[in-house]
Amino acid sequence: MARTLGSYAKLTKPKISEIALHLFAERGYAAVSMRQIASKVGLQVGALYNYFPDKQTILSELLINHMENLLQTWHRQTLPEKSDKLLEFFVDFHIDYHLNRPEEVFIAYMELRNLNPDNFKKIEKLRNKYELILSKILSDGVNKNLFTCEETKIASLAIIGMLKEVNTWYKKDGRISVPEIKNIYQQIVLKAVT
Amino acid sequence: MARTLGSYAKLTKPKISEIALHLFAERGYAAVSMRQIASKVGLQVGALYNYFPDKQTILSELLINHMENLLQTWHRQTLPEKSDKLLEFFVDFHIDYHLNRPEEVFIAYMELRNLNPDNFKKIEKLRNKYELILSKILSDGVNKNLFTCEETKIASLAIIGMLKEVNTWYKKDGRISVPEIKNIYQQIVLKAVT
DNA sequence: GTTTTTTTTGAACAATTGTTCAGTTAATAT
DNA sequence: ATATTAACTGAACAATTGTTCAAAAAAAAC
Repeated sequence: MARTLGSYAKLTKPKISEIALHLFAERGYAAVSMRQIASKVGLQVGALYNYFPDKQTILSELLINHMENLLQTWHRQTLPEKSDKLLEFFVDFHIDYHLNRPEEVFIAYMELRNLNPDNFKKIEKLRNKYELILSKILSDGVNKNLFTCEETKIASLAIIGMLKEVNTWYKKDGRISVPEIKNIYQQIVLKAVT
Repeated sequence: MARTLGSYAKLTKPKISEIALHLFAERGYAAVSMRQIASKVGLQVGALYNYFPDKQTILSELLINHMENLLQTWHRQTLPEKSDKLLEFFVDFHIDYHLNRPEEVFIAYMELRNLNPDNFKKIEKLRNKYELILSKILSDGVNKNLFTCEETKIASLAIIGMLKEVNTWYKKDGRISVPEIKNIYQQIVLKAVT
C-alpha cells in the first residue's frame, strides 16, 4: 500500500470548509465563487472537487454539522432539575453557543433556500429537535404549575426568535457585557412565562 | 411637445419592482438575473435600464420604500394613550403589517448586504427610527411606573426580534388564527415588561 | 399625415460561473 | 530506488452574468 487516503485531505477539507464559512457569511452563498474559495485556501478550483462533489455540498455540510453540534453540545450538559432554573440555563446556553459562532448562525438561516429539498429537510428536522427542547422545558414547567403559558409551542418559537436577535446587534454595541445580556434575557423570558 | 414622460413608465416601473420583489424573495437577490426579471415582465433585458440604472437600485428602492411606508403607516394611526394599551397596539400593528407583506419583510433583512454603503445607511436609519418607536413606548411606560424594565433599548430589540419570528412560521401552520397570534404575543410582551 | 419623443428591441460586450478531466507533482510504502 | 497512489494543476467547457447602445417600433403632439 502506498500513500494512505487522507494524508493531506484531513487538513485540506476542514480548511476549505472554514474558508467557505467565512466567505458565505460575508458575501452570501450565491455571491461566492468556487474560485474565490480555492484561491483563499491556496488551491486551484479543480482541487476542491476532490473534497466536495459540488458547491452546494460545502454549504449543506456546514449547516448540518452546525446543527448536529448544537444538539450534541446541549445533551452533554448536566441540566438543573427545577423548571425555572432549567429555562435560565437554556437561555444562557443559547446565547453562549450562538454568540461564539456568529458565522454559522448567520448562514444557518440565511442560506437555507440554497439547499436542495433533501438537505433542507435534514436541517428542518434538526431545527425542530432544538425547538422541541425548549417547548418541552416550557410544557414541563406548566405541568408543575411553575409556568403559565397557553401555547408552549408558539412561546418556544417566540423565545428562540428573541434570543436569535442577540446575534444581530451584539457586536455593534459594546456597552453591555455578555453576562449582563444573559441576565436581561433571563428576566424577560422568565417573566414572559410566569 | 410630444409624448409626455411616463406615459407608460408609470405602469412599467411598478411592474418591474413587483416582479423583482417576488423573485428576490423566492430565490435571493444574487440568484436572480436581470433577464429573469425582464422575461417575467414581458420585456427584453435592455428595457429595464430605462427605469433603473442598475440591478442594485431595484433592490434598494424596494427596501427603502418598504421601510418608509412602514413608518408612515404607523404615524397615520391614532394611538391609545395608556402605555399598556399602546404596547398592545404596537404588537398588533407590527404583526398585521408584517404578515401582510411577507416578501418585503423577508428581503428587508435578507438582502441588506447586497446594498452599497450609502443605501445601507439609509435603511439602517429607517430601522432605528422604527425601533425607537418601541423603545420610547417602553421608557414612557417605565417613567409612569407601568412597566418595569432595566434596559428598554435591549428590550425593544428583543421584542422586535420576537415579533419578526412570526413571519417565519405563520404560513406553515394554519392551526392558529391571526387574532389568536396577536393575543398570545400581547400577553408574552406585556408580561415581559410588567 | 408628419414630426417628435418615448419605449423597446436585439445584438453584442467582456467577465465570470460551476464543473470536468487528462496530465503532473509529490508523498508514502515496499 | 521503485512502484503506487493521493493531491493538485491548468486548461478547457458551455452557459450565464450585468450592462451598453444603435436602430426600430410605437405612441402622442402638432
